[in-house]
Amino acid sequence: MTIKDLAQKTGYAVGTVSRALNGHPNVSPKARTIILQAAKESGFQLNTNAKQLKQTHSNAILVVVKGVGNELFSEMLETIQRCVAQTRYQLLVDYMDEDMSEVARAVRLCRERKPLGVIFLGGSNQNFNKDFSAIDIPCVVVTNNASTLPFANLSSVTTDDREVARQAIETMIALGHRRIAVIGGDPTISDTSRLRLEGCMDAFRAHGLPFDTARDYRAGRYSWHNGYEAAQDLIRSGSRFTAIFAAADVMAVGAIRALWENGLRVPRDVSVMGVDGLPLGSYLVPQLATVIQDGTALAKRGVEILLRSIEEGTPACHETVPFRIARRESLRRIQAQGET
Amino acid sequence: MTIKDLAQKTGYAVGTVSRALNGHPNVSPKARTIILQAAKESGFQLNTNAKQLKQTHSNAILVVVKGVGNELFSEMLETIQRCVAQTRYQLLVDYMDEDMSEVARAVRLCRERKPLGVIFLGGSNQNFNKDFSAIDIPCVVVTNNASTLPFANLSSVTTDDREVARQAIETMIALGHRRIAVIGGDPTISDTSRLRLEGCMDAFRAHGLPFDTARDYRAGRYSWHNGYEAAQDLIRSGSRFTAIFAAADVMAVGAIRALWENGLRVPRDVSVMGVDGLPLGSYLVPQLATVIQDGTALAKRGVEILLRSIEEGTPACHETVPFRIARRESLRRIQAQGET
DNA sequence: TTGTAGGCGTTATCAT
DNA sequence: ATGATAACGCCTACAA
Repeated sequence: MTIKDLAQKTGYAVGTVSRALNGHPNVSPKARTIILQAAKESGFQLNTNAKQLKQTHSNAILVVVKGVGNELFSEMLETIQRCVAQTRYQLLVDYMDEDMSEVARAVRLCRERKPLGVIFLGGSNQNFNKDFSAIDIPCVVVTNNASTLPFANLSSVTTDDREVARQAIETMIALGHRRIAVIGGDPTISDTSRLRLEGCMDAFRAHGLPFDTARDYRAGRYSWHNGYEAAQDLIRSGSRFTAIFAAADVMAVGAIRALWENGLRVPRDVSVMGVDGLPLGSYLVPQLATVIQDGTALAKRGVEILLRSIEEGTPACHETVPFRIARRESLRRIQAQGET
Repeated sequence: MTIKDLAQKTGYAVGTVSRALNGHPNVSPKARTIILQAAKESGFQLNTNAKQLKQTHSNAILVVVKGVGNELFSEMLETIQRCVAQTRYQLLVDYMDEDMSEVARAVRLCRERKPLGVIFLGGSNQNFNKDFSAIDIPCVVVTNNASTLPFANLSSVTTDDREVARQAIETMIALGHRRIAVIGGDPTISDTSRLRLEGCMDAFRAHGLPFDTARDYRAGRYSWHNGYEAAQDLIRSGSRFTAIFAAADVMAVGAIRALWENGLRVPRDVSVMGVDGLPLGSYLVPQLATVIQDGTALAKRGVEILLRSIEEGTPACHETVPFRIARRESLRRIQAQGET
């Protein structure tokens, strides 16, 4: 079933059929109706390959989602869809696994689909350094700060990760905690992890509290299991603490389990706080205190920045959106004890 | 930069260049070297659109994943990748949201990418009835029984959902529970939900236990929130029960929270069991009892069945793989009380 | 408003 | 082993 068949069937020429299908002007209402009708009832579908082979540009906005199963991304994607639906642009969503280069993928898709701009949901600066120069249309990375990257067409909108961690620690300190262990990602690999760790240290420093990474920090991938292991490791090391800050909710969940297995109750014996604001968190017992990233705001700003770039050629910018501290059941006020 | 340019540059004809680039036979080693070399140093990239437009078939196996964020699917996908990597086939993975027709998507991709076969991770029989007839290559649906569908090229490999539910209920009954509430999906919409509900009723019937769907069953989408709501609703209705069976782990988590908010502890006051075997389950407090679907086995059989279909033309088949009951902390033995 | 024809970059089918 | 050439399905001038 090609437009040729459709042409035959309706008695019109392929040119007319093509124009009707694409909503171009210069097609009589009658012809349009007939053709669209015929297309519908014969289940006709344009062949994207042929279409894009000929096309020099589309009116699509590409969204590359790196990290299937990331709830925050799902939420943001919904917002993006809502925002873009109100414009004349189409959305082209590409989900991909963690283990591929999102930039390489985008480069290929740009060649093949010729979008007007790209939104990256997640991404790592290394990949951008490596491959991004092949892309020359406006792009924006969401949840990952790209301000240090030397690309004039690459914007970013993020939560201030350093500040997130700092305020989380401040919150715990305000509740009387003095010895707070931290678990998170590998600061030498991930920018986000580094920033969150630095934020913690800012807070400790501001209060003159001791923090020794070797003693008080454990790193791993963001997963239930690594959170569990990190906490186990902290406990076994004999380190004393009244609270754990996990740089990701998933790790916090694993940590709570590890605490429990060692006879430590949350929040009775140890307070726990995560980061991300996973929906899951408010269904846990106890509800997980966390720093909620505003997915809606991130997504909205991302779209706005991209559209302005596309339409008005505004230069790249790097923004930050507010976040929210959610004090929840996993957090408890304690008597501040002198530090040891 | 097209193969024409490459041809010009190397002095060969486009046909030769194309063959060299694609590793086809009938190309002299010398020509191959020269052409590949030239391609490399000029950064040449084949235009996928043009390629796929012209190509009559590829050696790709298409995997359509419906339901981003489904951990079971992620696990299966890894297995599939491992299995296919050992063959001469390439994998083409397409993730999509819940709200699109996986079959319509597959139809389009088949037309455009010409794969040798398709693996569906998740899917609904309605969509198959509607659109599948346009696909004539071997396909296999995983986690969804397609044996009732009238397609000779469509296999399926599933966990026996009815049996899963039956055994889950049996497990609870064996622990002394007589009044078991059930929460799950809408049986009129989802086959899986219907089968799981039927499995429950099988078990109740076998033991002569009363089960009234209006009183003891609550339906919703598989989500934390709907699990929470379903349990709240059960509790508020005044219905008495000593256990809840949730047809999905995510619902079980929500249900546990709802119980807790109503002063009911798990497993002290109410036992809870889910289905799926989410990794999360073993990090919860209490660890969530569940029925573990064997993702690896599902995926492996899926690939095996598909490959045999492709290579040997074996007819479609419908298989089942074993599952495992995980008795965990959320389950408690109680004194069997007379039913009310 | 509609029809016709050329071409997008590639592969496939011939002939050489 | 290589070269020439016709498709693939669509879009887009341009002609009618």
